[in-house]
Amino acid sequence: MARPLSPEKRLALLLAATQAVAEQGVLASTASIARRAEVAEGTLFTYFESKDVLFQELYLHLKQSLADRVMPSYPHAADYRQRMRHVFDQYVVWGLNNADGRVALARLSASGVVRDATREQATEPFLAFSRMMQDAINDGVLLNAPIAFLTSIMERVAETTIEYADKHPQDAERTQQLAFPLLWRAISG
Amino acid sequence: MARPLSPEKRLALLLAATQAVAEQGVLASTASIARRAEVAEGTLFTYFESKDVLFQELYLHLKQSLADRVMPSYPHAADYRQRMRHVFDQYVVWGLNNADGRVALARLSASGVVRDATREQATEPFLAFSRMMQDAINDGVLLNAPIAFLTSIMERVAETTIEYADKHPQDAERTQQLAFPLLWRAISG
Amino acid sequence: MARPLSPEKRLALLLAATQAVAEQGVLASTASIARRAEVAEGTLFTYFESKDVLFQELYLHLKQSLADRVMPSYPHAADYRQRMRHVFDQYVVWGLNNADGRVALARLSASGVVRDATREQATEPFLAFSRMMQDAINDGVLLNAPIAFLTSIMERVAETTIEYADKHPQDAERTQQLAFPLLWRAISG
Amino acid sequence: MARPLSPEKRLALLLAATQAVAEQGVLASTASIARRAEVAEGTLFTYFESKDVLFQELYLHLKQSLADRVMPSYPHAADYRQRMRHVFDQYVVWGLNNADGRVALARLSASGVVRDATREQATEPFLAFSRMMQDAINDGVLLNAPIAFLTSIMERVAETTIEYADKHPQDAERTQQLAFPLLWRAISG
DNA sequence: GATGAATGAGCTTTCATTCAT
DNA sequence: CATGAATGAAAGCTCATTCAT
Repeated sequence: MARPLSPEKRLALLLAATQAVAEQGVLASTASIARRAEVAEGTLFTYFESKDVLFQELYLHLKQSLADRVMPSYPHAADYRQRMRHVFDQYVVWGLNNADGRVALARLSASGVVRDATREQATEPFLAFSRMMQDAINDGVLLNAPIAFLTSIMERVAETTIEYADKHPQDAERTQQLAFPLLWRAISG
Repeated sequence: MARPLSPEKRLALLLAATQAVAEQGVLASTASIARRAEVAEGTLFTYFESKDVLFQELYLHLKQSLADRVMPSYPHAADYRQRMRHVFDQYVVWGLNNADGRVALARLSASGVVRDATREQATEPFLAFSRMMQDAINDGVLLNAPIAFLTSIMERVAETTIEYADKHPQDAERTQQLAFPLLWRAISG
Repeated sequence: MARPLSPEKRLALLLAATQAVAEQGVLASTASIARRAEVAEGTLFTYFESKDVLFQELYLHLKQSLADRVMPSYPHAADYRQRMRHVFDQYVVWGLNNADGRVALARLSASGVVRDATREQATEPFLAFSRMMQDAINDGVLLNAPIAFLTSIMERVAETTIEYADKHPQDAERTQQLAFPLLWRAISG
Repeated sequence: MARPLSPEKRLALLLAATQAVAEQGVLASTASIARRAEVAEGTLFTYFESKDVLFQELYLHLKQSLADRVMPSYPHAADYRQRMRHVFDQYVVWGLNNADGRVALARLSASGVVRDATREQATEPFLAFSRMMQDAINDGVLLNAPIAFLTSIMERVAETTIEYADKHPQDAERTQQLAFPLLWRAISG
């Protein structure tokens, strides 16, 4: 994949795609994405080989955006509960601050266009977190359950929290304070 | 009345739509659905006014199918934990026995085509369960949290369980036995 | 063509077709015509072999309806001018009293669906009038021009009068009084 | 600008539409029009937003084509009769030289697809002629009748002349010589 | 490299007509 | 005979992608 001339245009296309997918799902047309990015229809295809490729890269981009919120401040030295809490809280913060990104990610994920290889690749930035999960299971701090299952539970609880807080802003605070203890009771050993 | 609308054909169309949506999401063409149902393209539209209407009715049909598994055997007289366990377990059983239905429901739900009124309507068959949740909160058996939030958590844990069991059959048994206690720890007061 | 069981249904269909064609032209669907006639979709086809046949018969029916207004009271013994005036005036009266019929006839006529044989057949009820035109030309009372041309002029002036009176009701009276003298000056020898 | 919209292609589409509408009326398919214009089906829609828009523009195009025949040579300084004769004669010439255009215009006009605003807009190129009509009425040269009525009469007589000359070529000359005096007797004061 | 006109396959939907009831 | 469900061939229109400019 050649280095495209303008990273700005690439980003503008990914941002436009995020909004378009958040609003219209994967039926959003490449033309509408290009228009939103203020770029010609054909230009989209010099940055992304096809619509499918655009969507794989959009998925990676959104997951990376989440990782960028969660991982740089990851407290490698804190205890398991605090590390988990950090990840959970930052996930929720990211979701509340990136409504389009979160919805786009959910739609993309449920649409069936994201390939397994892409999903795999998207886990990389979260490696430190995965390792922590495995250690916590080994140390008996977390439930002796498949790591993928526990991770999935964490993600789903976070998503539910974000969605609920988004839909019922007056309960947002209370729900956020409830959410992590709820998760921790669920998955701690 | 010449030839009455055939409930079998209607069902065949809903089943075909379930499979098609499970495989291809909402981009599944009406032509492919009709073909799968072994019915002419036009016939689909004598049973469902439009693709949109088909999808609303498919959503209701799938939710009803879930309710039919969960509610008839609902133990109205059992204690809260047992009633909750019943619903959760039956949900999981339904999901494992209806892979297409579950995936179709998830894709439909995330695609944005399901209208709020349809979602609302789909909750009706679960009324006894909703009432139980409210009572359990009032009695302090469940966490003092918004009922919609707790319900959502339950659904997400059930879905995660199904998905995980589906993808890793060798861990299925163990995961299922883990899942309800995990949920109950999470949401009980 | 077998005598259909119910002349009422046949008439109801022709009336419904008149309204439908007046409103939507020849694109009016057979289903909409049947619905308007309060008859099943298939019934239309027991009275008229096809949509095309329905339109041919509708054309004849409307022309006959015009003839029924014009010819029974035709003053065979009056002078040329009076006979012509009678036909012209009754034409206009029919048009003003049968807005749907007039518009349907015009749309049908301009649509290209009416076959020449049908047009030919529709002139029959007006034979006495045609003969009078020919006699008047021979006697030098009318312009020495092809009879079809003069007839066409008469029809177009009548139609223009009707349309104008319909669209500008406040000028209707004045226009009607203007119209026949205008026509007579045009075509008298 | 990549490849500019091609006026030739636009014209080819309008010409193709003219022929198609002349032959088949407004039921002519966009596919058949595109094929006739030797252009892809989708291309039609880059030049005309929809079939409806194509028809509005086709109406304007045909009226403009008529105006282009009639108006550039309009004898502004001649007397009323001569100016009227000019318009009438040129109208007939245009009709005889543009069989498809004339028929298409008539079918379009009678089909009900042409909107009032479009009709209104189409009168613009004939403004000088309209003003002359009004002046002639004021000066008592034309009948004291609504201008729209007189204009309509003129058009109808012209159309009848064209149609008759077209259908009976051997009478064409004679009919054309008859036609204007006939019109002038009809509408002069 | 950027542009957007051109392409044609594919989409949802309509509709004249048939025929089982 | 009346009914209206069933049919499948169009119809109008959209859209990912290509490529001349």
